[in-house]
This record gives sequence, C-alpha cells and structure tokens, in this order.
Amino acid sequence: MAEAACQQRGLQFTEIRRFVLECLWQSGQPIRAYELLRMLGQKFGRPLSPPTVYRALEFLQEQGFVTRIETKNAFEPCAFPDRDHACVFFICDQCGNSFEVQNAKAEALFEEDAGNLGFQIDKRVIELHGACASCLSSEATSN
Amino acid sequence: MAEAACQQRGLQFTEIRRFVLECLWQSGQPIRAYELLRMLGQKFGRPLSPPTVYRALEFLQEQGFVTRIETKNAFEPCAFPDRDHACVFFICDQCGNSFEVQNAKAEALFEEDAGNLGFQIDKRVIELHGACASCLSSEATSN
DNA sequence: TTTCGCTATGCAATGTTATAACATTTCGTG
DNA sequence: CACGAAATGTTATAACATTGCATAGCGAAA
Repeated sequence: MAEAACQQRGLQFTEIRRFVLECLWQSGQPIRAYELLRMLGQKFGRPLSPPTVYRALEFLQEQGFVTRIETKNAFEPCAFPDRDHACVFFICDQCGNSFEVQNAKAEALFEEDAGNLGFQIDKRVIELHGACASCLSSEATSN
Repeated sequence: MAEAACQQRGLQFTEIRRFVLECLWQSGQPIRAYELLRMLGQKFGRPLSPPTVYRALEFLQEQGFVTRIETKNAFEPCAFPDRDHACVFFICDQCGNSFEVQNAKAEALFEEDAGNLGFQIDKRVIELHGACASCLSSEATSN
C-alpha cells in the first residue's frame, strides 16, 4: 500500500493517518471530516478533536493520497496519487458514490483557455454531479 | 439590467435581491455570504440574519444570475445567465479575482466520459486556481 | 545520559458557513 | 376588504474549519 511512499519520502505514516486513509478507501464515496472524526473516536475509544482529523487529512492531501470534494465538503482517496492533480470526479447525487477519471484532452483545452487569459493554472477542481448508471437503471425498472 | 427577466417570469426582483446582485457585480471577485450580510446590514442600518442573505442568493442562483464558487464558499454574478450552467472559472489565488469562460469542447469531452460510465450529468463545477496575468506580471517586475 | 529540536498529537476555544423551524409582513388578486 | 402566496424576520443550532498553546515521543548532538 501507499505506506511505502511515505517511508521513501522520510515521512511518518502514523496510526491516525493510516486509519483515515483506510476508512476512505473502504467507503465507495466521499466522507466528511466529522464523520471521520466519529470513526476515529470509535477506533480509539475516546473522542478526538477536529484538528486531529484535519491534520491527518491535510497530510494525506499534501502527499496526493486524498482529494477534497469541494461540492460536498468531503474527502476521497485519490485513485491516481502520482499524477499532478487533474482528476475529474463524477458524483452521483442519489447514492453519493463518486467515480474518478482523468481527461488529458480536457486539461489541454483548459490550458489553452488559460493561455488566452495569460493565466497560470496551479490546481484544478472538476466535479460533475448527476446520476450514476446504477441509480439510473434502478429508476428505470421502478417505473 | 436583469430585472426585466424577473418581470417577464412573474418574479419579484426585491430590494434585497437587487442589492445583493449589485454588490456582486460591483466587486470583481467572489463575495462570501457573511460579507454580503455585513453590506446589507450597512445598507439597511440594522443587522440582518443569515437566512436573509442565503435566501436572496438561492433565488439568484435559481434564476441563473449568480453562481456559487465552491472552492471559496463565495458567490459570483454569472456572465452567461442564459446558458445551462457549464461555466469555467479561473480564480486567482493572489488577488482573488475570477474570470468566467465557456468551453463547449471540454463539455463535449466530459459528456463522452459520462457516456462511458453511463452517467448523466446535471451540474458541472469547474474551478481552476492559479495566478492571473496581472499578478504574474507584477511578480515579474518586482524581481 | 542529558539536552535540544523536530514532528505528531491533545485540547480548548473560537471562527466561519449554512439551515431548520416558526412567526410575521407584504402585496397582488378577486 | 379578505384571502393566499411569496418574502422576510427571528431564534436557534447544525455543520465545517482553524488558531493557539500545551504535551509527548523520538532521534541526533553535546
């Protein structure tokens, strides 16, 4: 697992950080900070305070293991931790699941727009909301 | 101004709604809800409560006059109120200004991805952060 | 071994953003 | 005027996030 990367970078992959990342991977959908906080509280048998979870999330984001979903104030494990973050998220508003994708062509188009504006892009947030395949099909059968 | 659209749709373009929209237009950058709240408080000579401003913003968003900038918890007037919202925002992290753009080709690409996933897109959030032209050039001259 | 410094964590308080729930006012229409 | 719908007022609270400072653990230098 991605623990190796931390070792390699001389960083500590502590129990809290590992647990947060595991929770995120086990869920198929974004988890909110206070939800993670509750999970951590359960795990450790005592209530933890917000900074604990935010610090872990900050670390995991810096290392590229986690992405924040801005439209949900929630967090997702990143499927492509190596790539400079240009991921596209498809988020189902019915079941809450999210699907991560890359789209190099779209990136290029945005770079073009940026060029026209003289703008230098550092960070991309692309979140597309709607209905996923399974929700669409269950809708169809129930009619 | 966009007041006509409301009349046409049989909707009330009230003082609060107008003032909020004016504030947003006058600022070149996204404004946060509580900032608007302060402005409204000044304007009316008494403190207003959060729901007041959130209701106005909700109305303006429904009518397509305003877009929420998810990455800043702030609000922007929409430059293309008629189009089904598929706008791209370039947001400068230095000066805070934002630039709105449309990109039909990128939309088509995302539709393609969506097709592959069987996903039906309802709403797009595309926010690109970085440095704008004027901030970049002032950086350059100061070196 | 002690001391120092670094990193991670604990903890309390507070700041910020957003909504729920219910009361009241405003205003066009019959 | 009376009514209903829409807008606004009011209070409280939920949900999200950060600041600031204290403490613990650990490895390297003294």
